[in-house]
Amino acid sequence: MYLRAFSILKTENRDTISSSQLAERLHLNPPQIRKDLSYFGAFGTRGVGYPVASTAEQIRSILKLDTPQKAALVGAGRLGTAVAEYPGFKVFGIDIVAIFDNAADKIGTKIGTKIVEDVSRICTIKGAGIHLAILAVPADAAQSVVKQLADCNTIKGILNLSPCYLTVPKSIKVITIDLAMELGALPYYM
Amino acid sequence: MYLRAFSILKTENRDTISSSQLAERLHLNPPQIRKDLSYFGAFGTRGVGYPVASTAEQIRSILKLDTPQKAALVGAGRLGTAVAEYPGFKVFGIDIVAIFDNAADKIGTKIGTKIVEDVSRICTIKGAGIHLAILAVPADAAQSVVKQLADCNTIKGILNLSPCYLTVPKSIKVITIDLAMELGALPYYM
DNA sequence: CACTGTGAATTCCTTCACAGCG
DNA sequence: CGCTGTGAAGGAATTCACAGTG
Repeated sequence: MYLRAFSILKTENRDTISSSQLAERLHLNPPQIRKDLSYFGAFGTRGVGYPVASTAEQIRSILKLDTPQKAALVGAGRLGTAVAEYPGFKVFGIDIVAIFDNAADKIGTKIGTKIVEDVSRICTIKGAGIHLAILAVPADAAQSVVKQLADCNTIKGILNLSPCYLTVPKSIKVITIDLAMELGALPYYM
Repeated sequence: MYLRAFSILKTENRDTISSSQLAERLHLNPPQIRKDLSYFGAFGTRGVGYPVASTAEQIRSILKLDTPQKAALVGAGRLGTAVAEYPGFKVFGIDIVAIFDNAADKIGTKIGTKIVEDVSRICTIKGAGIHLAILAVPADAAQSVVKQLADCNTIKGILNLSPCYLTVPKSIKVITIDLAMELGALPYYM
């Protein structure tokens, strides 16, 4: 969240920002921001605030996003296609370099510049330096794809867009986003 | 999260589930589940567990999802289209009944059974009993769309899929999902 | 007997207040 | 003087342990 905020500030050519100014943007309070940033080190200048450019770079390096990360996308349905073409990953230095699907009519087609490959060829990511995967497959296929990804022994993080809980080896970190669930939470607040 | 879990259990024809069994599925621990559910009332039977069907219905009613909710989608790009056709909202009783965009080449086209309308006609949701909106527009357009939605005075919840912070009247609850940010968090854990 | 429901204990996170520094 | 960095205080969430019950 902070990396995105500081990246945006950079495009606005801001030199510095104080915790209270940043708090207003992020809808947080100033001490929270100072605490958070201080956990990772002392980035700010007293009396001035946080230097935008260097803080962005420091956070980027802490998050291991200073070297570009390659990701594999599994699932070339509507959601997968949207994700493949989504420009927002660039800010975080993440590149989707391979796309897999199991539907015969999708394999071989192009999404942007990438060709959709057969999901059975998933192990080809082994030598490609890909440690991230995005899952955009139906819920009932998710666990079996995870198994295949885990068997490659190179995937260390999975962004799961299916509404299901995955069982993975401890060496893999999973983040699940269930769009419907998030939307479903809203009526409670109304 | 619990509603989804109990809904799935229902499709599996399970009659009851204990907190420890549910904990295993959700990767939580049993006391957490009992605490959470007990905040909303006493659903379980001692010695047996939670009755799947009735607990599902109780949670559904607490979340205000027992009466079907209508939602408007703004943005008919790739992500918007994927969301419009996403079947997962059904479990939560949410229906996307209107789609808006500002691109002339999209207005009038059909996505599924719905016709994409001009975003300037957004106020037509007023009489339609729509209190939810999903934002799938570029970040730089998000705030102005929010303004239009707020001016309708009927929207009470927004699911924002753009990577930006929105300023809204206090009467509107916003949940923001930034796919890139979530993916960007993974390398830190690897 | 197995499992829920819940006060109490613990742990974690947030907020505060102010010392310290450019 | 203004704003960061941080120990201390306060508040919230999680975990524990066990009483209570079908």
